[in-house]
Amino acid sequence: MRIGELAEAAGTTAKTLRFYEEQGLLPEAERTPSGYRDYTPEAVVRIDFIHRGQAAGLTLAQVRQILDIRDDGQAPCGHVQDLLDSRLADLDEQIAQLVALRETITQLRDQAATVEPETCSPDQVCRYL
Amino acid sequence: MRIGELAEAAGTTAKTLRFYEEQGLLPEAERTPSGYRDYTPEAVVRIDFIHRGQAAGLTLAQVRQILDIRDDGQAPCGHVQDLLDSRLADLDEQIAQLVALRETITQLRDQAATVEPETCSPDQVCRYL
DNA sequence: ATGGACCTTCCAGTACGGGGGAAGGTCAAG
DNA sequence: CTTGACCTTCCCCCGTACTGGAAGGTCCAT
Repeated sequence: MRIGELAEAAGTTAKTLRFYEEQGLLPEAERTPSGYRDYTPEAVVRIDFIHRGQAAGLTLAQVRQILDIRDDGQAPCGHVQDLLDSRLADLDEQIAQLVALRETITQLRDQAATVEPETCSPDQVCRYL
Repeated sequence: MRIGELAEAAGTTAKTLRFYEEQGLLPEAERTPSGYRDYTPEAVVRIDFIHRGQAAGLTLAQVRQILDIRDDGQAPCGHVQDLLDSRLADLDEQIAQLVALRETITQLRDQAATVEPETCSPDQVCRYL
């Protein structure tokens, strides 16, 4: 199948598939005599996997690591666990930071809502920040 | 004071200050006869404000909006309130998404932790994803 | 043979907040 | 008078995951 068909079957664009190939996520495709990329239908499975990895918050570089291990004939289970664990730790930290930021902003906004604007002194930029 | 001194006093780098000037966050500095930027110590106040804005999760473009209003002689209070409100709404959505993602990943990792790696079939990339 | 839909490569740009480094000018100390 | 630290402008680079577009080749139907 041609790149456009594959893209539609996998729910993405031809442009993105060329990008994935360039990034090493897809193997270099076979070519027809005229130079068109020629894919087997199984390529959809790999692209779906990439999408699932992204849905799990992995970067393309991380998905590629898993794919490389698998392409090497090994089971990437251990590495996948590590990646998920570290993603989880990052996520916890990220969430904590956002919650703290939320707290800070809530306070700032509450101040901004109660103080009279007229009392702002002209020599500072903004009393709320 | 020269740009390096100001940078150190404000806890940033000369490079960043030139960048801020270019982005309109700092007014164009006075120059010495030889072309060096020459700042008054009050410049630190403005840079601190920029840092507080960033700490509140505002982008430099948003901080610049506030600064522009203030530089225009007005009190930016209303605009600051709007910015904080909208930042708060974004934050809530962002947190909700991360929490949902955390849930997904937790489930994936729990599966990855309980299944025997040996039972992975070689025809799929990874059974956990 | 011609039109349109598809494909190819390559180059550039998006948003964000800077950083790196070159080529050259300036200033103060020794 | 030279050395070293600082300054100037300039342009390109980082990561992330693409997207847009130009210039040209191919395939199929009419």
